[in-house]
Amino acid sequence: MGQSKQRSGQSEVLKREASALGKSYEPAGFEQDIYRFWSESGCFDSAEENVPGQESFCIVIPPPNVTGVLHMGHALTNTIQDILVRWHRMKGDNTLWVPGTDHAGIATQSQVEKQIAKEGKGPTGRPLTRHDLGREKFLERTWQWKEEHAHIITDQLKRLGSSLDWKRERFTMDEGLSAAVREVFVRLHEDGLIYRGERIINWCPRCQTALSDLEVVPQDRKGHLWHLRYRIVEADGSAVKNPATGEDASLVIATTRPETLLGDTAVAVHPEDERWAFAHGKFAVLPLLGRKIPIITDTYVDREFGTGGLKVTPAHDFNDYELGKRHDLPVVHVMGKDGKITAAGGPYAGMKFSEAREAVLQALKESGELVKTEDHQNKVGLCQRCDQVAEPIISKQWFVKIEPLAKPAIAAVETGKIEFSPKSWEKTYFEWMYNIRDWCISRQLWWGHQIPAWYCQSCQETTVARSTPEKCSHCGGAQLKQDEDVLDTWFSSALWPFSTLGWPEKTKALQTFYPTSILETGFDIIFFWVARMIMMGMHFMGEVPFRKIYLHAMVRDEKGEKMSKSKGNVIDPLVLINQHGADPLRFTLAAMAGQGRDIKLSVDRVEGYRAFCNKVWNAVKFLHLQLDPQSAVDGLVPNAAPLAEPQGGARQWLLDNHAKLLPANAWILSRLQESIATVEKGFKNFELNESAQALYSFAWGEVCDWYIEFAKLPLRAGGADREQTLITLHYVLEQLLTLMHPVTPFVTEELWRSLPWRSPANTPARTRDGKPEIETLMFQAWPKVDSRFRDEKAEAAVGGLRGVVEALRSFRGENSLSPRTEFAVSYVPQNSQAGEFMRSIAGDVRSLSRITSLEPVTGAAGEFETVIPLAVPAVELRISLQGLVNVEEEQKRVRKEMEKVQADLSHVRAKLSRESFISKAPVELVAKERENEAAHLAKLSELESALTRLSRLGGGK
RNA sequence: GCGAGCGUAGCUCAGCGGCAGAGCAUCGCCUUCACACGGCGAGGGUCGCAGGUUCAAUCCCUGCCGCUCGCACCA
Repeated sequence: MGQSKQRSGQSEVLKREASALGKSYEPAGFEQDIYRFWSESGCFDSAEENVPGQESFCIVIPPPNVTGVLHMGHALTNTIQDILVRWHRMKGDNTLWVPGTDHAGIATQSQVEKQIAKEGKGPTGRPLTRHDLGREKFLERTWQWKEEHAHIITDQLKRLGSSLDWKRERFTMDEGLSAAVREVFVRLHEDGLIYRGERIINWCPRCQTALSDLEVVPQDRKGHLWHLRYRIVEADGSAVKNPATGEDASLVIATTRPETLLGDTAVAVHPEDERWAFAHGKFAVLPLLGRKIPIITDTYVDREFGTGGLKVTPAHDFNDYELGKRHDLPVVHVMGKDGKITAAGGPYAGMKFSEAREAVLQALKESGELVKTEDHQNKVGLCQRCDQVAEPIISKQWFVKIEPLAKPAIAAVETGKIEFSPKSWEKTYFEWMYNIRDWCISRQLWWGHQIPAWYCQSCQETTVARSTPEKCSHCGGAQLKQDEDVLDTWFSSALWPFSTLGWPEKTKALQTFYPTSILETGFDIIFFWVARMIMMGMHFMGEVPFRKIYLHAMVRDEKGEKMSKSKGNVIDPLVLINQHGADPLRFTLAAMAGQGRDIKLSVDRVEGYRAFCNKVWNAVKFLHLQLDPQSAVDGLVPNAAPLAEPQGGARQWLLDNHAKLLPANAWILSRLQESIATVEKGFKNFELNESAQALYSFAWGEVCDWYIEFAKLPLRAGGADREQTLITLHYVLEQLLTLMHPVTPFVTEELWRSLPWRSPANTPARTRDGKPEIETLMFQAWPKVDSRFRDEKAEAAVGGLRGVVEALRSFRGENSLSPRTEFAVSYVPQNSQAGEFMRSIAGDVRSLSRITSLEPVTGAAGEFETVIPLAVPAVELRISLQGLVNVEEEQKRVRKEMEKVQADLSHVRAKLSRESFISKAPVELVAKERENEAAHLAKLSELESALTRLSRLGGGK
């Protein structure tokens, strides 16, 4: 909190000036200012046309519900997209990330309905409904609601750092997109791909609307299986004898929905079922109602189930509907749209479905026609939106004839014009597309795109048009009434990749950005959205809507459970952003974005990456302390002149002077190349977790843990060593910030601004259209691997140095020696190279390990000496224990090490003792194992002699 | 039933043919001059089970077992 006060003059920081970084990473103090700066400077803008040689990169956002609030799923998808977008922008592509929101038909409408219900009572004393207001008033209210709430989700996207081109923000019901919707509807209708018809559809009695197959979610329920007896009779009603028993025949049929028997119009058996062969062509008597219905045969019937008989209710079951069509059965509607039994249900008319079930069962029990009741696990379809049981009913609706649209969409994926990642989802896609059914697109709602179809009051014909027609296209009548229904929300989202770019106008944006580059979304909407965009894109643009589909995993809570309000396990991204900053959250999501697995998010992880941001913050602060003589701390060169930026930039200077560089400087530059390669590869292959890991281990494990420590010595030494080290440090940190920027844009921008020698940006985006230059890390050139900085020798040298330092630290740790305890170390080189090397690193080792001296010795070890044998470099370190450590502790350490060496040795020997290994494994490998064996043996003997000496000493104590 | 994915350290996950890795958690030592949102060290895994291929298998193949998610469905 104190931090924000300290940074109150934040806008000043935007200017180039000597910076004073705060004590630690406090994201609340700068994130929002930085976003505003980017946004106001036009950093997110795309250009309508590419400059020559430039590529375009485009992603359309999966539009969140306009009245929604940001949840972890949004945070994940938008973090991933923003990373890709920022990366491409830095690479110099003309980059467009299209923002926008979805009107979300049912969801939004029901929120407004709830609000209205709270406001008062209707004429009959019940809460107000939309019908009390009327369509026009209700829509006004909903638009108002939309205006009031739309900014919430977009503001939250901004808090995340999303670099969306807000000038291109769209809404599925804005004027342009609505025109696109009408255009598509009319054209599909003209093509015969949209029709209106009476079909069996899913109906939600609560939402009072038709639903598509996808909007009904099957759920396992514990239910019952009721066995009902249907008597078998002749056409004239006389009883039929069962030849097997000689008694009056009847058929026992199992059902999970007894109330549907009111609508039964047949009983079916399998044609080859011997048991019922005698019943073919006879009739069954419907229990309770006494209606006589035919017994039909169909291979659909499962002979194994129950007694092999099936009741057929064509009006209220999808399979029965098909069966009914095949056998030309009458259709009896008994379940009404209002959730109540219709007049056709006789005595049960007017009852709710659930009441009717109880009443029917009671009556069956009384009449003796209920033979048996069993427990049964069955599935019911729930309305995706309200969780109420949705019922199949027959109703007149608009449909998209989907097969002709599906074919090119299947081909697009088969031929590789669109690639799924992970690829395994393609199978899921094909599975659904090959068995696709016509899409019911009409919804009995008010909030949405009203269907552009008008019915003539005089000739009853339908006129479909782009704008309200004056007269009927069939009879010329002027009495027209528009269809009251609206379209499925997904109908407009299906057009999103081209409607947002201005279609049906032939815009420059379409030319530049369609097909879009990547679609990033959740696998849960492959059918709802992805497949439909492909179909519409292929049909209307003649081209795929995107080249790659990147599907991320589901974000769950730390226990792996789905986050939901009712469970109370929702982690709010905004809370995390406020507490820890957007960057740590983004880094967490990127690090966990490995594919094919659920993401179990834990707050611990976010805290860990906050620490990471703080670590990088302090690394940059370290640089400032070195650069600024005023803040020179103890140990720095006193009165060192401020260093000027090297001519031609740090990079060129380092290339020119590469041969003169200290091993540590050459080493970190070499490691930087490796990191650039790994980060780049991760972004390219959608393995953001690889990139994140590479950034983390390079920044913390190499730059902070080792390089900065190495650097302290030459920085203190002053002169040319100090100069080259400062230049290296500055260069490496700037490159690191640049590499990190797509993942953690805020903290990197804040830190980058503070650098005194910022490189000039050189992406085309920066200077395009004669815009003033904007100084931001966003437009820095993306780092490229430069093989001239690769330096195996330096890497080997630092590896050796680290080996020595780590061995000494381990010795210290195992013996619980305080860092303040200093002691002398000597070494015995196994060869002249090792001796040479040890001499070269002696200074570094002394400074990093806090030892008094590191000198070569020859001859046998003295009686107080313990040894630490090292393979790389090939030396034996010797330390006199006199007055230093507890001998028993050291004995323990030596024994432990011997055990380890012994284990390794026997492992190697087991390998080498197999003739097959010697003869078949690669020669180099065999040679390496032989070397290992020798090295292990040598180590062992050194340790053994040390142990002997120690036990003599130990005996004395 | 069909399809997909997953079972690796206490937890979350990476690795996917040559002696098991990270972060967090745990235990020691340290407030040392960028950082205690820190440093150093240590402990901890027959890589779900059983076969097979291979000189060599956590990694490839087959079969089980367990968990998760799609799709279809027994009315």
